[in-house]
Amino acid sequence: MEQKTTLRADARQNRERIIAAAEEVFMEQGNATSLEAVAKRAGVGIGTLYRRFATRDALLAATYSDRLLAFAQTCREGMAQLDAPSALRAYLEGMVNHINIYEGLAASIGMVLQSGTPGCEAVGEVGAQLLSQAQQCGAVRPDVAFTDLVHIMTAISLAIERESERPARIAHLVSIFFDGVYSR
Amino acid sequence: MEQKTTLRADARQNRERIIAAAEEVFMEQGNATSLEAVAKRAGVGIGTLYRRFATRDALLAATYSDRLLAFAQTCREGMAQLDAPSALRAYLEGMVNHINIYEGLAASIGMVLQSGTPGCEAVGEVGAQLLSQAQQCGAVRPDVAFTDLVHIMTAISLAIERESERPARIAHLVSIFFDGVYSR
DNA sequence: ACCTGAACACCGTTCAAGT
DNA sequence: ACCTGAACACCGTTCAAGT
Repeated sequence: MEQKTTLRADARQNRERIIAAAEEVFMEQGNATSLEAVAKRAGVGIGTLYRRFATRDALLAATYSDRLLAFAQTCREGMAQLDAPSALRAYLEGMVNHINIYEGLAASIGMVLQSGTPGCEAVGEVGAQLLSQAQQCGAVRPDVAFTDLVHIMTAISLAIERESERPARIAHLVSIFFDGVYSR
Repeated sequence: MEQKTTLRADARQNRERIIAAAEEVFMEQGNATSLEAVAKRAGVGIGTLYRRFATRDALLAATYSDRLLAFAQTCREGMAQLDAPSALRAYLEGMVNHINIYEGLAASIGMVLQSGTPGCEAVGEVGAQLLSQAQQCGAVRPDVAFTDLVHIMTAISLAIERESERPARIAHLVSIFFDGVYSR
């Protein structure tokens, strides 16, 4: 996902147009739309789209990157005043809540979160840091890895994709995840 | 998913052939195979397959039903001697472990578990019963519903689909789910 | 270097004709 | 009632020709 600086000016512009078009089309029609539609909206040939983004996932990851960057920024700003475990929980809930803006994103979110996109790197750093803090202060089990969090986020996003009252369900599942199913 | 008894003998046989063929093909090539391939293996026209199973999910649910029936039976036999919370945990782990025999099943397992298939009914009953028992003896939070379990099973199955060392990860995620992320 | 879009391949789905 | 498979529609992907 590295930015080739050798990219010719027109090529770079096409790349940005494709991402902008993809953003629009994914918002309207979800991740199941034809890539043809994205190319048409961007005003480029379908071949150009394939040249820039070898797979559908690559395009999705690139398109979603900006949103992840923004969320990572929000986290850094807003979570300083929370205690470590609350911040971690807020992070998880926030991530899952953000994942459903494109219909069908959830199915690819695991891939997206490993794509190496700037936004993906950013949320990864923030998440790992929040987890580590919560563990250092003794609140969270030491055998929980960041990949577990990714799994759980993927998991919850996918599981509640077609449910109604999503935020409530997300909060509930996150609560189960944090507190366990056992009575206290 | 009701069994029409008015089904003509040859039609019924075709139905069974299609299911048997689907079982084979799904095992070999996963849930992404063309339905054409299933029809060919079954020795019927593609139109016949569509007549019996209006959607891909319907075929998948029907094909998977037998396995779910068998698992429900195993549960009823083997879990009598476990205490209620352990039985519930074993049920969850068992389900998730069974879900990955067809590649790509996990993505549809939510749908499959709501298809009304005999096997689906069976595992639903067993699961609801185990949950209720674990709650009655005070071990499990009363605000956990059976649909939460379905979500979590879906969730874990999907999340670890392409991971290595699946059983270990499943056990770990189930453990997190039961015990929570907090240190004890 | 990069772009275009016609061409090819593949799959899902329907439906007229046949038994 | 049911089956068949050709026909249609749609999408992904490649690549020869063009700038």
